[in-house]
Amino acid sequence: MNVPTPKTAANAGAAAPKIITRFAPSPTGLFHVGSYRTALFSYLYARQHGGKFILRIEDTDKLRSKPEYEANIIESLAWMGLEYDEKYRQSEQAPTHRKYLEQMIAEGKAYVSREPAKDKEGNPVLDPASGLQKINDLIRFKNPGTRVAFTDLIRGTIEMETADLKDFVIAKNLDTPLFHLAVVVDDFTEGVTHIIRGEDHISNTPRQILIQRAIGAPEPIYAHLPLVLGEDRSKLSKRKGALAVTEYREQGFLPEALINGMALLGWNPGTDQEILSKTDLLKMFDLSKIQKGGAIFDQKKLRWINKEYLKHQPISAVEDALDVEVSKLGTNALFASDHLTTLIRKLAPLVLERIDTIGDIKTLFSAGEFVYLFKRPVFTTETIVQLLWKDEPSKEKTAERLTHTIEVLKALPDASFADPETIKQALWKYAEEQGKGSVLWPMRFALSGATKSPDPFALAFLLGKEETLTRLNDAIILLKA
RNA sequence: GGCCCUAUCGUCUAACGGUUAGGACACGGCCUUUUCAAGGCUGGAAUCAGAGUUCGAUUCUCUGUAGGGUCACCA
Repeated sequence: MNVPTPKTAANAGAAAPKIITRFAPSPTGLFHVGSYRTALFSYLYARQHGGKFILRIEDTDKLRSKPEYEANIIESLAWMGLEYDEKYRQSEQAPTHRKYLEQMIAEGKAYVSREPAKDKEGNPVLDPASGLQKINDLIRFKNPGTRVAFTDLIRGTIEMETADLKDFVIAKNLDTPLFHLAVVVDDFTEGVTHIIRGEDHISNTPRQILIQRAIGAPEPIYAHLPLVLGEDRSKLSKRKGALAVTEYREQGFLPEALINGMALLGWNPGTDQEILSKTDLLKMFDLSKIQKGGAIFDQKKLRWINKEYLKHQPISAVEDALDVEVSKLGTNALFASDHLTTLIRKLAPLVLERIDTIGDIKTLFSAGEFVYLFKRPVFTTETIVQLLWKDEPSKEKTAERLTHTIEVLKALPDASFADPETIKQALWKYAEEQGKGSVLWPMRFALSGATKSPDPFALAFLLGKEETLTRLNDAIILLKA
């Protein structure tokens, strides 16, 4: 068995934990945000009560379970900081499952049933060897057909008639248990006290309770979470745009933001506070205040949350991403490497202003934003026209103003270029006299070659004195040509 | 279709049976501004419908409607 040392000290030295929750995903696909929220709530509940949080990989479906998906679950959980105290793999519990199966058969609570094999669509399966219809021995649960009621922490009492469930199949054979049997036996043997899972399991609960009673297991406390929905209000799935947790990581989302965003789906602290750290959640989370209806996951709000966290991140995160993008620009980059480092450091705060996630930096660069800082803009006959301010279409006048701009900047000591505000002050009076747009627009366009960019003073500050003067000069030459 | 769950702005949600039904995201407008962002101010926007209980229903009850879940030799 695979039982790592408990990673928290929550119950060190204390009596046996009273509350045990579990997260039980099947490794049949990438771990997406819907499952992730279930894990988060189970985790929070266990930690809040000094209990234990168990990860159980439900890999009894040998055909669909893949090791890479299991790895993805573990990787995602680790990235999100949801540390578990114990880990089980359901397939490794087969002897225990067999034991209870045998016991139930011996007690007449289950029986072996010889039936024609069926595939997923319910069509008969042929035996490849004989060509005849294949026959399987299945193990069916002897359904007492009683009415089952259970209490749900979120929904109150739920009652269901179990007779129409018939004698459902609980195992393909003694060594191949199916979902319901495996879940009940594992929750029992692992001592799970609180089952926190998705609403889609509500209708599974009565048959699992039936099995509990048959093997003499106590009934755990249930909490069925509302579903996380796709845009079409149906259960979130991969094909409906559900992203894997690892994909959010690749897009540059922060784990804190994802935790925060997920927690707010179906739950709120009862105050207007929306930015909530894991510590806040541990303090404020309350299972009984969870919403009953499903919730659509709003990507835009997640981006906003991420931005809030990004503001408080060390700026080096932005600088590192800029490094990567700039190095992709290749050999055309204008500056020597030490100047490049300075430029990136100056640029980072400006970039931070216009991104929600670190991944947006890549998007910005792909769209050509900021690229002009590292490569001189190339003017064409069309773009040259844009050097001219809309209220001042005269090339001569514009060239004249640029010339004056150069003179002012040239007169400025190098140190003044360390601050955009100083550059602004130097030019402001002249700009106001001439009409701001007719001075500032050509200057900005000459420096960036773009219709959209930070203001000209910021550009001059970023580029430095020498490069700024070069570009302004180039523009004048162009205008005169 | 049977069974089950759910129902407040476009979205996430708040509101001991008494509120001008509040907030956030998104959206619009204005301000600031040479452009684009950012920022500030501001606007529009909801109790699914119908009965009942009550002096009074978003809130309690019932019915209807709508949406969702589930009905495997998947989990």
